[in-house]
Amino acid sequence: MKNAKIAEIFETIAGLLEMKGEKIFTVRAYQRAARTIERLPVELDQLVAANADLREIPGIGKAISEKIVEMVGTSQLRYYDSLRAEFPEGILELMHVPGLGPKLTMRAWKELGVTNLDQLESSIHEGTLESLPRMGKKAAENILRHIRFARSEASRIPIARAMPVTETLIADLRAKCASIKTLLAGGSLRRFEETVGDIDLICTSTEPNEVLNALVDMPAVVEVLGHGDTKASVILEDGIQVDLRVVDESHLGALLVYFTGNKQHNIQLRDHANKLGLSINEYGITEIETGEVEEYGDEESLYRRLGLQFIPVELRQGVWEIDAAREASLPDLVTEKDLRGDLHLHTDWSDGRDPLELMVAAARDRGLEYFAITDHSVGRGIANGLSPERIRSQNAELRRIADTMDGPRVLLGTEMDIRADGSLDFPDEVLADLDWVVASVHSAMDQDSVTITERIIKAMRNPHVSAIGHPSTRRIGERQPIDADFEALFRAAADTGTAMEINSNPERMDLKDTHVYRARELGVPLVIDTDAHTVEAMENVRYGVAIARRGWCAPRHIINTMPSAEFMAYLGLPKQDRVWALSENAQPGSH
DNA sequence: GCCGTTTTCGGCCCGACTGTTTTCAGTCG
Repeated sequence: MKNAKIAEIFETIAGLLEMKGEKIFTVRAYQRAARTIERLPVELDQLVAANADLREIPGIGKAISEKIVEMVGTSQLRYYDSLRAEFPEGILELMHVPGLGPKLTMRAWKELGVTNLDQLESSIHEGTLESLPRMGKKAAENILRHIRFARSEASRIPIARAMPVTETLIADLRAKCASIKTLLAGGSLRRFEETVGDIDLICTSTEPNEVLNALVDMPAVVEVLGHGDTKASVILEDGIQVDLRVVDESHLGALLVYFTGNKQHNIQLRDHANKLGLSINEYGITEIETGEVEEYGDEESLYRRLGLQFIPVELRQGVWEIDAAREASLPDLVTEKDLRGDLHLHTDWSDGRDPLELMVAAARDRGLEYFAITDHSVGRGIANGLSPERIRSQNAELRRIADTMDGPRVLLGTEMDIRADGSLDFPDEVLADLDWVVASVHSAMDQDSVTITERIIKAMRNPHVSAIGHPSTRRIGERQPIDADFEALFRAAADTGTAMEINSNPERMDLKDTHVYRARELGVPLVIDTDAHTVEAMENVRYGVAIARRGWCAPRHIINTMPSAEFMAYLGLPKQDRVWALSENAQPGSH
């Protein structure tokens, strides 16, 4: 059984226990375990097979580790089965209706016999739901509106969709409200999660009401969920929820901390503060004994007050970053300005939009020291892939442009298909003339795990294949990743000296963060590319950098942070020796 | 259920908002 399934079962157990009225701390323990397992960089079944002690994982103790072992060994969990048997089928979808929590769900079931969405809807129309204690007409009507939401299985929004909406929203609010000092996205968007549940906006202003009113009055708002003195929640016409929180400038640091970390991070941070005799809220830190309140205008000083290193936003996931910050062992994460090259770019020779000259000029203007033009290979007929003849004429053209240009080093490259049988789209003699070869899977993505894993490893064994492009081939919210054994891929990549790409396209974000984390631990050479098909798409590098940071990568883990001369020397080495060259100064951390 | 430079037992994050109530329970993030 895989981590995702195990996490889902613990999440369900938490929900059922909550309805049952179990101690809230037991519920939270299961929730915490679910979150941790979701983000674990290794599969639990492999840990169990290796006889590892699962209780070393934070939030996992005796009871939960025993349940994991049972699930891995027998593909089921007796405790879970018997717990589910106590509830009618479909009751969980009731609890997931916004506004219906565990208490109301239980009362609706026990007192009204409501066990699914249809019956809930009828009970509201018939007026029975509002007869429950502490319910009323208005509360019932609110729930009715939210049933529609629950039915549509309100899925999380890909960051590629949420980011432009947010940027427009911020620009609009700024234009309307002169009182705004700071306005930026918090929450999962600021942490660069691949999907977001809603858009959290953090604001400081001398006139909170001006900003809150401006949000609820925006034409794109179809529903106001809440509107108070410091916060407002709305739903936009495209179904995205926006939460806005406004405080005074003097509280900005505390608000940023409060509104950026995920739930687990915030809980652990406040727990850590409590042990120091301090209490954190969105306005500052309170000395519990004296009641004295300290204000924080920036995040750095707040973390410092807690005896912690500053924790970069991408790491605030409630895993082990607070422990690392206490020991001052957080890595010095890679930044956008550490990157000196982009090794995956397309032009209108294949399926890019812009001509070679424009892409080359844009790469130069971005200050890159080196870059590779990597149009598709002939097998991508639909993408106008290049034949060996065309790739030769493109390279002649590229050399001509490079000669007239002062500055960056231009690498001759390709993004070549790995065919279904693991053979490559170009013969070795064509590849031998190229400086940089990205090999990618673009077809037969539904092969079984063994087949597709061997297929990619076979490509890695070719001495000319420099990197594997967008290794999982997923498109967030649209296409599932291939069913490869990534642990095996990473070991093969480290073994053969093949780089694994961190593709910055926000629809891909591939490798993803937890894979990057594991690949780094195994000493895999990593390369951050944009895979830009237009000049503008080179901006996407920020997404790639964010994934690397979420995988705890320092510059030394990313090969295109090397200066040009060093990078060319690296490429000049036989592949096997490249790993060695990188790992010489690489010290993959214990975390 | 987990966990320990205050604990192997007794704690466990914190506040805003709503709709129902006349002081607060439930939900949410």
